[in-house]
Amino acid sequence: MGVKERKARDRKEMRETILQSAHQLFVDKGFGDVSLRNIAEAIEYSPATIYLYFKDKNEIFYALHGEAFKKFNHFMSALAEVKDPFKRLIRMGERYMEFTFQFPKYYDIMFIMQAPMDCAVNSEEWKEGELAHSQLENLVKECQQHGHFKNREYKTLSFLIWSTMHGMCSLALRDRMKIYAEEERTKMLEKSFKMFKQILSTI
Amino acid sequence: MGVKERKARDRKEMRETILQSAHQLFVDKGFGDVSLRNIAEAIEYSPATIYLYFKDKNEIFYALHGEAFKKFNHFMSALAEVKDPFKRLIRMGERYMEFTFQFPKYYDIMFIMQAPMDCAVNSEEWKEGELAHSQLENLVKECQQHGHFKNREYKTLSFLIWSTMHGMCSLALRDRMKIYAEEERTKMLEKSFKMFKQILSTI
DNA sequence: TTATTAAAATGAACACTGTTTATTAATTTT
DNA sequence: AAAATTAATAAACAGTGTTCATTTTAATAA
Repeated sequence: MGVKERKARDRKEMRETILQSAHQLFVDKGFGDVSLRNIAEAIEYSPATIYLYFKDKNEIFYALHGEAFKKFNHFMSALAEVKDPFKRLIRMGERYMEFTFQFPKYYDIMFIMQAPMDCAVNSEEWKEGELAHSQLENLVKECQQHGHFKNREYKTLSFLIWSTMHGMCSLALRDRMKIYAEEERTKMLEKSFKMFKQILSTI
Repeated sequence: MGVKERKARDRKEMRETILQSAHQLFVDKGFGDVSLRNIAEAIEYSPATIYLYFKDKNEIFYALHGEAFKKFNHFMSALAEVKDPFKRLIRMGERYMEFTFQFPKYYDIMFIMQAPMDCAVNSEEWKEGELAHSQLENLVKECQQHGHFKNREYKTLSFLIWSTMHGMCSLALRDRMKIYAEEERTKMLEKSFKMFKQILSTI
Protein backbone atom coordinates (compact mmCIF):
# COMPACT_ATOMS: atom_id res chain seq x y z
CA MET A 1 0.00 0.00 0.00
CA GLY A 2 1.65 3.16 -1.27
CA VAL A 3 -0.96 5.40 0.32
CA LYS A 4 0.74 5.63 3.67
CA GLU A 5 4.03 6.43 2.03
CA ARG A 6 2.55 9.10 -0.18
CA LYS A 7 0.83 10.61 2.84
CA ALA A 8 4.11 10.70 4.71
CA ARG A 9 5.68 12.34 1.68
CA ASP A 10 2.88 14.90 1.48
CA ARG A 11 3.30 15.60 5.14
CA LYS A 12 6.99 16.26 4.74
CA GLU A 13 6.36 18.40 1.70
CA MET A 14 3.87 20.50 3.62
CA ARG A 15 6.32 20.94 6.46
CA GLU A 16 8.89 22.01 3.90
CA THR A 17 6.49 24.49 2.32
CA ILE A 18 5.64 26.03 5.67
CA LEU A 19 9.30 26.23 6.56
CA GLN A 20 10.21 27.82 3.26
CA SER A 21 7.60 30.54 3.66
CA ALA A 22 8.49 31.08 7.28
CA HIS A 23 12.12 31.25 6.25
CA GLN A 24 11.48 33.83 3.54
CA LEU A 25 9.34 36.02 5.77
CA PHE A 26 11.81 35.69 8.59
CA VAL A 27 14.74 36.77 6.43
CA ASP A 28 12.73 39.67 5.01
CA LYS A 29 11.12 41.01 8.13
CA GLY A 30 12.92 39.51 11.10
CA PHE A 31 11.62 37.36 13.90
CA GLY A 32 9.42 39.82 15.72
CA ASP A 33 7.45 40.79 12.65
CA VAL A 34 6.54 37.36 11.36
CA SER A 35 3.23 35.96 12.52
CA LEU A 36 1.65 32.60 11.95
CA ARG A 37 -1.06 34.37 10.03
CA ASN A 38 1.59 35.82 7.71
CA ILE A 39 2.97 32.36 7.08
CA ALA A 40 -0.51 30.92 6.63
CA GLU A 41 -1.37 33.61 4.10
CA ALA A 42 1.85 33.01 2.21
CA ILE A 43 1.14 29.33 1.76
CA GLU A 44 -2.57 29.98 1.21
CA TYR A 45 -3.76 27.87 4.13
CA SER A 46 -5.58 28.78 7.27
CA PRO A 47 -3.50 29.51 10.39
CA ALA A 48 -4.92 26.47 12.16
CA THR A 49 -3.48 24.18 9.49
CA ILE A 50 0.04 25.04 10.56
CA TYR A 51 -0.69 23.47 13.93
CA LEU A 52 -1.19 20.12 12.21
CA TYR A 53 2.45 20.21 11.19
CA PHE A 54 4.15 22.11 14.01
CA LYS A 55 3.49 22.10 17.73
CA ASP A 56 3.81 25.86 18.00
CA LYS A 57 5.65 28.88 16.67
CA ASN A 58 8.83 28.07 18.56
CA GLU A 59 9.04 24.71 16.85
CA ILE A 60 9.07 26.46 13.50
CA PHE A 61 11.91 28.64 14.63
CA TYR A 62 13.71 25.65 15.99
CA ALA A 63 13.45 23.99 12.59
CA LEU A 64 14.74 27.15 10.94
CA HIS A 65 17.56 27.12 13.46
CA GLY A 66 18.57 23.74 12.05
CA GLU A 67 18.37 24.99 8.48
CA ALA A 68 20.45 28.02 9.33
CA PHE A 69 23.20 25.78 10.66
CA LYS A 70 23.06 23.72 7.51
CA LYS A 71 23.62 26.88 5.51
CA PHE A 72 26.34 27.92 7.92
CA ASN A 73 28.19 24.65 7.55
CA HIS A 74 27.93 24.87 3.80
CA PHE A 75 29.25 28.42 3.94
CA MET A 76 32.19 27.15 5.99
CA SER A 77 33.02 24.38 3.56
CA ALA A 78 34.90 27.00 1.54
CA LEU A 79 37.80 26.77 3.96
CA ALA A 80 38.54 23.15 3.20
CA GLU A 81 40.94 24.32 0.54
CA VAL A 82 43.18 26.08 3.07
CA LYS A 83 45.83 23.52 3.92
CA ASP A 84 47.62 25.07 6.90
CA PRO A 85 45.42 24.57 9.96
CA PHE A 86 46.23 27.90 11.61
CA LYS A 87 45.53 29.78 8.41
CA ARG A 88 42.34 27.78 8.15
CA LEU A 89 41.36 28.80 11.65
CA ILE A 90 41.89 32.45 10.75
CA ARG A 91 39.93 31.99 7.57
CA MET A 92 37.21 30.40 9.65
CA GLY A 93 37.01 33.54 11.73
CA GLU A 94 36.78 35.67 8.63
CA ARG A 95 34.04 33.50 7.19
CA TYR A 96 32.22 33.61 10.51
CA MET A 97 32.07 37.38 10.32
CA GLU A 98 31.12 37.36 6.69
CA PHE A 99 28.28 34.98 7.39
CA THR A 100 27.10 37.15 10.25
CA PHE A 101 26.79 40.30 8.20
CA GLN A 102 25.56 38.62 5.04
CA PHE A 103 22.86 36.69 6.86
CA PRO A 104 22.14 38.60 10.05
CA LYS A 105 18.73 37.01 10.53
CA TYR A 106 20.28 33.56 10.39
CA TYR A 107 22.91 34.55 12.86
CA ASP A 108 20.21 35.84 15.12
CA ILE A 109 18.28 32.61 15.16
CA MET A 110 21.44 30.53 15.51
CA PHE A 111 23.15 32.38 18.32
CA ILE A 112 21.07 35.18 19.82
CA MET A 113 17.36 34.48 19.88
CA GLN A 114 15.93 32.64 22.85
CA ALA A 115 12.92 31.17 21.03
CA PRO A 116 14.50 28.17 19.26
CA MET A 117 16.35 27.14 22.43
CA ASP A 118 13.12 26.66 24.32
CA CYS A 119 12.60 23.48 22.31
CA ALA A 120 13.96 20.15 23.42
CA VAL A 121 17.40 19.48 22.02
CA ASN A 122 16.40 16.70 19.66
CA SER A 123 18.64 14.80 17.33
CA GLU A 124 17.80 15.83 13.79
CA GLU A 125 17.96 19.61 13.89
CA TRP A 126 20.63 19.79 16.53
CA LYS A 127 23.21 17.73 14.66
CA GLU A 128 24.21 20.54 12.32
CA GLY A 129 24.89 22.81 15.24
CA GLU A 130 27.07 20.25 16.95
CA LEU A 131 28.89 19.63 13.70
CA ALA A 132 29.78 23.30 13.41
CA HIS A 133 31.10 23.32 16.94
CA SER A 134 33.08 20.13 16.65
CA GLN A 135 34.69 21.45 13.49
CA LEU A 136 36.08 24.36 15.45
CA GLU A 137 37.35 22.09 18.20
CA ASN A 138 38.97 19.74 15.71
CA LEU A 139 40.61 22.61 13.94
CA VAL A 140 42.04 23.98 17.18
CA LYS A 141 43.30 20.50 17.98
CA GLU A 142 44.89 20.28 14.54
CA CYS A 143 46.58 23.61 15.13
CA GLN A 144 48.08 22.18 18.30
CA GLN A 145 49.49 19.26 16.35
CA HIS A 146 51.25 21.87 14.24
CA GLY A 147 52.81 23.56 17.23
CA HIS A 148 50.23 26.20 18.08
CA PHE A 149 48.48 26.78 21.40
CA LYS A 150 50.95 24.85 23.48
CA ASN A 151 49.73 23.76 26.91
CA ARG A 152 46.22 24.99 26.18
CA GLU A 153 43.12 22.89 26.57
CA TYR A 154 41.71 22.84 23.07
CA LYS A 155 38.11 22.69 24.27
CA THR A 156 38.50 25.70 26.50
CA LEU A 157 40.38 27.64 23.86
CA SER A 158 37.74 26.75 21.27
CA PHE A 159 35.03 28.19 23.44
CA LEU A 160 37.11 31.28 24.10
CA ILE A 161 37.65 31.82 20.40
CA TRP A 162 33.99 31.30 19.66
CA SER A 163 33.07 33.70 22.46
CA THR A 164 35.34 36.39 21.08
CA MET A 165 33.95 36.07 17.57
CA HIS A 166 30.41 35.91 18.82
CA GLY A 167 30.99 38.89 21.08
CA MET A 168 32.15 41.11 18.25
CA CYS A 169 29.46 39.96 15.87
CA SER A 170 26.54 40.13 18.26
CA LEU A 171 27.50 43.53 19.67
CA ALA A 172 27.57 44.83 16.13
CA LEU A 173 24.31 43.15 15.10
CA ARG A 174 22.48 44.36 18.16
CA ASP A 175 23.58 47.98 17.69
CA ARG A 176 25.85 48.11 20.71
CA MET A 177 28.60 49.80 18.71
CA LYS A 178 26.70 53.08 18.74
CA ILE A 179 29.29 54.33 21.19
CA TYR A 180 31.58 54.56 18.17
CA ALA A 181 30.95 56.97 15.32
CA GLU A 182 29.15 55.27 12.46
CA GLU A 183 32.06 55.44 10.06
CA GLU A 184 34.37 53.93 12.67
CA ARG A 185 32.40 50.81 13.40
CA THR A 186 33.48 48.63 10.50
CA LYS A 187 37.06 49.76 11.00
CA MET A 188 36.83 48.86 14.67
CA LEU A 189 35.62 45.36 13.86
CA GLU A 190 38.42 44.90 11.35
CA LYS A 191 41.07 46.14 13.73
CA SER A 192 39.77 44.01 16.56
CA PHE A 193 39.78 40.92 14.45
CA LYS A 194 43.27 41.74 13.23
CA MET A 195 44.46 42.13 16.80
CA PHE A 196 42.77 38.87 17.69
CA LYS A 197 44.59 37.06 14.89
CA GLN A 198 47.83 38.56 16.07
CA ILE A 199 47.21 37.41 19.62
CA LEU A 200 46.27 33.90 18.53
CA SER A 201 49.51 33.61 16.58
CA THR A 202 51.55 34.31 19.72
CA ILE A 203 49.58 32.10 22.07
CA MET B 1 3.64 80.34 40.85
CA GLY B 2 4.65 76.99 42.25
CA VAL B 3 1.92 75.15 40.39
CA LYS B 4 3.94 74.58 37.26
CA GLU B 5 6.85 73.33 39.28
CA ARG B 6 4.72 70.94 41.28
CA LYS B 7 3.19 69.65 38.05
CA ALA B 8 6.62 69.03 36.63
CA ARG B 9 7.49 67.21 39.83
CA ASP B 10 4.33 65.13 39.67
CA ARG B 11 5.13 64.28 36.09
CA LYS B 12 8.56 63.05 36.99
CA GLU B 13 7.17 61.12 39.92
CA MET B 14 4.65 59.40 37.67
CA ARG B 15 7.38 58.49 35.19
CA GLU B 16 9.35 57.09 38.06
CA THR B 17 6.39 55.07 39.31
CA ILE B 18 5.77 53.61 35.88
CA LEU B 19 9.44 52.79 35.50
CA GLN B 20 9.59 51.16 38.90
CA SER B 21 6.65 48.89 38.14
CA ALA B 22 7.94 48.12 34.68
CA HIS B 23 11.31 47.36 36.19
CA GLN B 24 9.87 45.01 38.79
CA LEU B 25 7.74 43.14 36.28
CA PHE B 26 10.59 43.00 33.85
CA VAL B 27 12.96 41.50 36.36
CA ASP B 28 10.33 39.02 37.51
CA LYS B 29 8.96 37.90 34.18
CA GLY B 30 11.37 39.01 31.51
CA PHE B 31 10.86 41.28 28.57
CA GLY B 32 8.56 39.17 26.46
CA ASP B 33 6.06 38.62 29.21
CA VAL B 34 5.56 42.16 30.35
CA SER B 35 2.70 44.06 28.76
CA LEU B 36 1.64 47.65 29.10
CA ARG B 37 -1.57 46.38 30.62
CA ASN B 38 0.47 44.55 33.28
CA ILE B 39 2.29 47.76 34.09
CA ALA B 40 -0.93 49.76 34.06
CA GLU B 41 -2.55 47.31 36.44
CA ALA B 42 0.44 47.42 38.76
CA ILE B 43 0.29 51.20 39.09
CA GLU B 44 -3.51 51.16 39.14
CA TYR B 45 -3.94 53.37 36.11
CA SER B 46 -5.43 52.71 32.72
CA PRO B 47 -3.09 51.57 29.92
CA ALA B 48 -3.74 54.77 27.98
CA THR B 49 -2.31 56.84 30.80
CA ILE B 50 1.14 55.39 30.24
CA TYR B 51 1.16 56.98 26.80
CA LEU B 52 0.96 60.39 28.45
CA TYR B 53 4.38 59.73 29.96
CA PHE B 54 6.11 57.53 27.41
CA LYS B 55 5.97 57.58 23.63
CA ASP B 56 5.71 53.80 23.41
CA LYS B 57 6.83 50.56 24.99
CA ASN B 58 10.32 50.79 23.56
CA GLU B 59 10.84 54.11 25.28
CA ILE B 60 10.11 52.44 28.61
CA PHE B 61 12.71 49.80 27.89
CA TYR B 62 15.13 52.46 26.80
CA ALA B 63 14.66 54.20 30.13
CA LEU B 64 15.19 50.89 31.92
CA HIS B 65 18.30 50.43 29.84
CA GLY B 66 19.63 53.61 31.40
CA GLU B 67 18.73 52.45 34.89
CA ALA B 68 20.40 49.12 34.32
CA PHE B 69 23.63 50.87 33.40
CA LYS B 70 23.39 52.96 36.53
CA LYS B 71 23.16 49.78 38.56
CA PHE B 72 25.98 48.27 36.54
CA ASN B 73 28.27 51.22 37.20
CA HIS B 74 27.47 51.10 40.86
CA PHE B 75 28.21 47.39 40.88
CA MET B 76 31.56 48.13 39.26
CA SER B 77 32.48 50.78 41.81
CA ALA B 78 33.64 47.91 44.04
CA LEU B 79 36.84 47.63 42.04
CA ALA B 80 38.03 51.10 42.94
CA GLU B 81 39.85 49.58 45.89
CA VAL B 82 42.08 47.47 43.67
CA LYS B 83 45.20 49.56 43.21
CA ASP B 84 47.12 47.73 40.50
CA PRO B 85 45.46 48.53 37.16
CA PHE B 86 45.95 45.10 35.62
CA LYS B 87 44.53 43.39 38.67
CA ARG B 88 41.69 45.88 38.51
CA LEU B 89 41.05 44.98 34.90
CA ILE B 90 40.86 41.30 35.82
CA ARG B 91 38.59 42.12 38.71
CA MET B 92 36.44 44.08 36.29
CA GLY B 93 36.05 40.99 34.17
CA GLU B 94 35.05 38.96 37.19
CA ARG B 95 32.53 41.56 38.27
CA TYR B 96 31.19 41.71 34.72
CA MET B 97 30.42 38.00 34.85
CA GLU B 98 28.99 38.22 38.33
CA PHE B 99 26.68 41.01 37.26
CA THR B 100 25.57 39.04 34.24
CA PHE B 101 24.48 35.99 36.20
CA GLN B 102 23.13 37.88 39.18
CA PHE B 103 21.04 40.20 37.02
CA PRO B 104 20.46 38.38 33.74
CA LYS B 105 17.45 40.50 32.83
CA TYR B 106 19.49 43.65 33.20
CA TYR B 107 22.27 42.22 31.10
CA ASP B 108 19.71 41.36 28.48
CA ILE B 109 18.35 44.86 28.20
CA MET B 110 21.81 46.40 28.32
CA PHE B 111 23.59 44.26 25.76
CA ILE B 112 21.31 41.83 23.96
CA MET B 113 17.80 43.10 23.40
CA GLN B 114 17.11 45.11 20.28
CA ALA B 115 14.15 47.07 21.66
CA PRO B 116 15.92 49.78 23.66
CA MET B 117 18.34 50.47 20.80
CA ASP B 118 15.53 51.45 18.48
CA CYS B 119 15.25 54.69 20.44
CA ALA B 120 17.24 57.76 19.55
CA VAL B 121 20.52 57.88 21.43
CA ASN B 122 19.66 60.82 23.65
CA SER B 123 21.81 62.40 26.29
CA GLU B 124 20.36 61.52 29.68
CA GLU B 125 19.93 57.76 29.57
CA TRP B 126 22.88 57.14 27.31
CA LYS B 127 25.48 58.77 29.54
CA GLU B 128 25.69 55.86 31.97
CA GLY B 129 26.40 53.48 29.14
CA GLU B 130 29.17 55.64 27.78
CA LEU B 131 30.60 56.00 31.26
CA ALA B 132 30.85 52.23 31.63
CA HIS B 133 32.61 51.96 28.32
CA SER B 134 35.02 54.81 28.91
CA GLN B 135 35.95 53.28 32.24
CA LEU B 136 37.11 50.14 30.47
CA GLU B 137 39.11 52.17 27.94
CA ASN B 138 40.71 54.26 30.65
CA LEU B 139 41.62 51.19 32.60
CA VAL B 140 43.24 49.57 29.58
CA LYS B 141 45.14 52.79 28.99
CA GLU B 142 46.26 52.80 32.60
CA CYS B 143 47.47 49.22 32.20
CA GLN B 144 49.59 50.38 29.30
CA GLN B 145 51.17 53.04 31.47
CA HIS B 146 52.19 50.21 33.75
CA GLY B 147 53.84 48.27 30.98
CA HIS B 148 51.03 46.06 29.76
CA PHE B 149 49.66 45.75 26.24
CA LYS B 150 52.67 47.25 24.51
CA ASN B 151 52.11 48.47 20.98
CA ARG B 152 48.41 47.83 21.20
CA GLU B 153 45.75 50.39 20.43
CA TYR B 154 43.90 50.69 23.70
CA LYS B 155 40.56 51.39 22.02
CA THR B 156 40.78 48.34 19.85
CA LEU B 157 41.94 46.15 22.71
CA SER B 158 39.16 47.47 24.91
CA PHE B 159 36.57 46.45 22.37
CA LEU B 160 38.20 43.08 21.97
CA ILE B 161 38.15 42.49 25.72
CA TRP B 162 34.54 43.60 25.95
CA SER B 163 33.65 41.34 23.02
CA THR B 164 35.24 38.34 24.66
CA MET B 165 33.46 38.91 27.96
CA HIS B 166 30.17 39.62 26.22
CA GLY B 167 30.60 36.56 24.04
CA MET B 168 30.99 34.21 26.98
CA CYS B 169 28.20 35.81 28.97
CA SER B 170 25.65 36.08 26.19
CA LEU B 171 26.26 32.56 24.89
CA ALA B 172 25.63 31.31 28.39
CA LEU B 173 22.57 33.49 28.97
CA ARG B 174 21.00 32.52 25.69
CA ASP B 175 21.45 28.81 26.26
CA ARG B 176 24.08 28.29 23.58
CA MET B 177 26.19 26.20 25.94
CA LYS B 178 23.82 23.28 25.60
CA ILE B 179 26.50 21.60 23.52
CA TYR B 180 28.28 21.03 26.82
CA ALA B 181 26.88 18.79 29.54
CA GLU B 182 25.02 20.78 32.12
CA GLU B 183 27.48 20.17 34.92
CA GLU B 184 30.37 21.27 32.66
CA ARG B 185 29.03 24.66 31.71
CA THR B 186 30.03 26.67 34.75
CA LYS B 187 33.42 25.00 34.75
CA MET B 188 33.84 25.87 31.08
CA LEU B 189 33.10 29.52 31.76
CA GLU B 190 35.56 29.57 34.63
CA LYS B 191 38.29 27.88 32.63
CA SER B 192 37.75 30.16 29.67
CA PHE B 193 37.96 33.24 31.80
CA LYS B 194 41.07 31.89 33.46
CA MET B 195 42.67 31.27 30.09
CA PHE B 196 41.65 34.74 29.01
CA LYS B 197 43.33 36.28 32.06
CA GLN B 198 46.43 34.28 31.31
CA ILE B 199 46.49 35.45 27.72
CA LEU B 200 45.97 39.08 28.69
CA SER B 201 48.92 38.89 31.08
CA THR B 202 51.24 37.84 28.25
CA ILE B 203 50.02 40.28 25.65
C1' DT C 1 -18.26 81.06 45.01
C1' DT C 2 -19.29 80.10 40.61
C1' DA C 3 -18.16 79.83 35.62
C1' DT C 4 -14.58 78.96 32.42
C1' DT C 5 -10.58 77.08 30.79
C1' DA C 6 -6.86 73.82 30.77
C1' DA C 7 -4.91 69.25 32.00
C1' DA C 8 -5.15 64.48 33.16
C1' DA C 9 -7.21 60.07 32.91
C1' DT C 10 -9.95 56.77 30.79
C1' DG C 11 -13.32 53.51 28.09
C1' DA C 12 -13.77 51.78 24.05
C1' DA C 13 -12.21 50.64 19.89
C1' DC C 14 -8.73 49.02 16.15
C1' DA C 15 -5.92 45.86 14.17
C1' DC C 16 -3.22 42.70 15.47
C1' DT C 17 -1.03 38.20 18.04
C1' DG C 18 -0.65 32.68 19.26
C1' DT C 19 -3.52 28.97 20.08
C1' DT C 20 -7.65 25.71 20.61
C1' DT C 21 -11.84 23.44 19.25
C1' DA C 22 -15.99 22.15 17.09
C1' DT C 23 -17.40 21.76 12.40
C1' DT C 24 -16.98 20.89 7.61
C1' DA C 25 -14.63 18.94 3.47
C1' DA C 26 -11.87 15.53 1.34
C1' DT C 27 -10.01 11.12 1.01
C1' DT C 28 -9.45 6.25 1.95
C1' DT C 29 -11.32 1.87 3.34
C1' DT C 30 -14.98 -1.32 3.78
C1' DA D 1 -22.45 3.51 -2.28
C1' DA D 2 -21.75 3.82 2.82
C1' DA D 3 -18.74 4.14 6.66
C1' DA D 4 -14.55 5.53 8.68
C1' DT D 5 -10.59 8.11 8.71
C1' DT D 6 -7.86 12.13 7.78
C1' DA D 7 -7.17 17.03 6.56
C1' DA D 8 -8.55 21.74 6.62
C1' DT D 9 -10.97 25.46 8.35
C1' DA D 10 -14.03 29.11 10.60
C1' DA D 11 -14.77 30.97 14.72
C1' DA D 12 -13.65 31.96 19.08
C1' DC D 13 -10.55 33.01 23.24
C1' DA D 14 -7.57 35.70 25.68
C1' DG D 15 -4.18 38.41 24.97
C1' DT D 16 -1.06 42.41 22.64
C1' DG D 17 0.41 47.74 21.46
C1' DT D 18 -1.70 51.85 20.33
C1' DT D 19 -5.12 55.73 19.35
C1' DC D 20 -8.83 58.92 20.24
C1' DA D 21 -13.17 60.86 21.56
C1' DT D 22 -15.11 61.52 25.94
C1' DT D 23 -15.25 62.28 30.76
C1' DT D 24 -13.25 63.53 35.11
C1' DT D 25 -10.26 66.44 37.75
C1' DA D 26 -7.79 70.57 38.76
C1' DA D 27 -6.43 75.49 38.01
C1' DT D 28 -7.66 80.02 36.74
C1' DA D 29 -10.87 84.11 35.96
C1' DA D 30 -15.02 86.49 36.80
